[in-house]
Amino acid sequence: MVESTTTIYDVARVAGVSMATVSRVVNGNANVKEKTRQKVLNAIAELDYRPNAIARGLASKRTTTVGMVLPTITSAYFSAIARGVDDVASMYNYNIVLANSDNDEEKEGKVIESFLSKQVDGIVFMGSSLQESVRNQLKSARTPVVLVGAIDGDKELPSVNIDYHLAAYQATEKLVKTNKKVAYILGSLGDAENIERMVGYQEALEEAGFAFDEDLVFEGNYSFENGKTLTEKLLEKGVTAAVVSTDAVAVGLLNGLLEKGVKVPDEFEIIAGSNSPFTEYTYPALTSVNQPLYDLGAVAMRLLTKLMLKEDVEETQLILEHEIFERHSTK
Amino acid sequence: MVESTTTIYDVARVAGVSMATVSRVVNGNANVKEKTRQKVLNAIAELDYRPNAIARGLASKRTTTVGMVLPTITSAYFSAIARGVDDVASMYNYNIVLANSDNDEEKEGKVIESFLSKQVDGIVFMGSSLQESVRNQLKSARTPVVLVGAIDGDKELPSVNIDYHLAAYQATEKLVKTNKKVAYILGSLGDAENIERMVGYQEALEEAGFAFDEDLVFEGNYSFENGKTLTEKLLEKGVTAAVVSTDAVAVGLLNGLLEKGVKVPDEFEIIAGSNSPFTEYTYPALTSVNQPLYDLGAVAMRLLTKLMLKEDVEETQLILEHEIFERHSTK
DNA sequence: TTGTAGGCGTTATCAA
DNA sequence: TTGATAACGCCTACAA
Repeated sequence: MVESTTTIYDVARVAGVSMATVSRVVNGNANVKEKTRQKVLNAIAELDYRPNAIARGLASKRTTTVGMVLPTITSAYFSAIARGVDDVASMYNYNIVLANSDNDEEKEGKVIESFLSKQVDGIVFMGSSLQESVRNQLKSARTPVVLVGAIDGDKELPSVNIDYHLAAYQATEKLVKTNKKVAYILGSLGDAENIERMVGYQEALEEAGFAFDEDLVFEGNYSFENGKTLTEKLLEKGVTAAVVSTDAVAVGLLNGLLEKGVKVPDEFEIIAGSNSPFTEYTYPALTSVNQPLYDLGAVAMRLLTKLMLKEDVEETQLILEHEIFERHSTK
Repeated sequence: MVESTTTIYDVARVAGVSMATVSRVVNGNANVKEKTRQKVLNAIAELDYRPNAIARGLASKRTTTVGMVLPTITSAYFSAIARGVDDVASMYNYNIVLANSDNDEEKEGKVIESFLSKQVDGIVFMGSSLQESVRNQLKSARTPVVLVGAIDGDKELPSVNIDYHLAAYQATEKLVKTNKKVAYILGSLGDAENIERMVGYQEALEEAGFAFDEDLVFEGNYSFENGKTLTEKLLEKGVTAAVVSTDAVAVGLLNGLLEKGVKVPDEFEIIAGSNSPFTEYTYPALTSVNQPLYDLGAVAMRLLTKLMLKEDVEETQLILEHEIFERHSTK
């Protein structure tokens, strides 16, 4: 079996037609006589012909490829979203090019450049924060972009999110019924979504008649270790409940508490922020805000397909429903 | 700002040189006078020129893109490997095209076809099992392939793995010192690597003077729920320790035990199989075989770069070192 | 050191 | 219903 690439010309020759005709049958163009189509199909099978997507991309200016940038694929949160993106993408015959950015502005810029140079038809962008430079880069690209789990302050870029404000409000509201000191642990306040959460937290507090205390808000990074470290501080301040927006941090906190012999939920209640799988793996399992991670990705990709195909889209700022899964870290 | 694509010709015109020269500076060819180079660079900056990777790919027959197929990116095990792959890939300026196969033979076949049609320069393949059809497809491709965490029985395809046999042996050996009935829970025995594990388990058992009992080997799927369900069966048979090759299953088992009030490790010992992050998140944290997941991916991708660049490679069957992390689910 | 010209494998526009 | 024949944007001998 000689292995030099077989082209559309080879097929045309074997089938005894012109390459234009071969192109037509490959692309499902109706204007081909059935008999001719069969001849071509046979030739294709015989030669084991496989269209060259690169050449096709050059000629058609469509690559059926979309770029996906996320902080890191090892995060349960982002990988769940990514799965939703990929499923819908393959449903529409797109391939996903993956890039880990580590939330690093420079890396983000680079991978977006690289995506554009590879002529992706669209970009799905996830990132806990959206830097100014990146936002501009995205906005000036003539390629459709959809943000997931990230908010563009000006709401210019299409995006898919949950209502962070409401989720924070509800979680806090729940804890404040049985606790006097409820802490909130979130990511950087540089991110629009975390600001929203803060406000929700604050509102629930005040409605319940508690004063907002800045000292009970913790900006954390995203690690398990970080959660563990926080334990002592919380205990010192007399905190007896916490809403934790990052799951890994919530698990860390839980472990910290268990190690100190603090009983959960009897002596300390926890609500985690996004219901990634391991909130269910802990013992006790964590009550948590159930973000529809997979759906966020799926809906984002669906929206992107519309944008890429220039279909009409009514609304580009999508909010998906969340709920609170009660498990065993709350009373 | 008019937004029609600017090509190498535009740059050539503005710089007052031929397009060949532009191509040279873009590709870092040394044969360009410094002064000319500067003119070109300026023109590039002025026009905000970005080379079209698709056209480049067509002309050069290299896309600097590699395909990666894995069962599902939501698995902590595979996503850790994927991260290693991606890091090394971007180090060598390759992009990763991602595809989830769900271990489904048909999907695997399809995505590999799609990768080949997109002219990827190489393929990284992960999958708990390697079906005959897929193996043949991979072998007959004129594109380099590297397997990760998957064994080709004939050892024809390059691969990167740990020594599953040894790992199973060591884990069993450890448990058998303090337990009379040690179970082994693994994935499908249709996979070469699981056969290896079985043998390791059996050897350790026999060396310790215990008879191998088929009844203590459990073929499980890969879910948390599955682990939980297994609890009762294990207890019924009087098992007091288990090696569990899939982490999620191990965590499920742990939870099942805790729910029944069985003390870990005092009354039951567990060793998990791959040290994905959440083995550390449980309470007690799970002792586990530490597979160097990130490295598996990184090494695989590094090997693939050599294959793609047709460099000499001494050995294509790579085995990485593992160890056993003692945490708190063993005595 | 630089330029010319012929591909690379398709798609797409016109004619026929 | 089919077939020529330009693009598409770049790389790469080969010449100059």
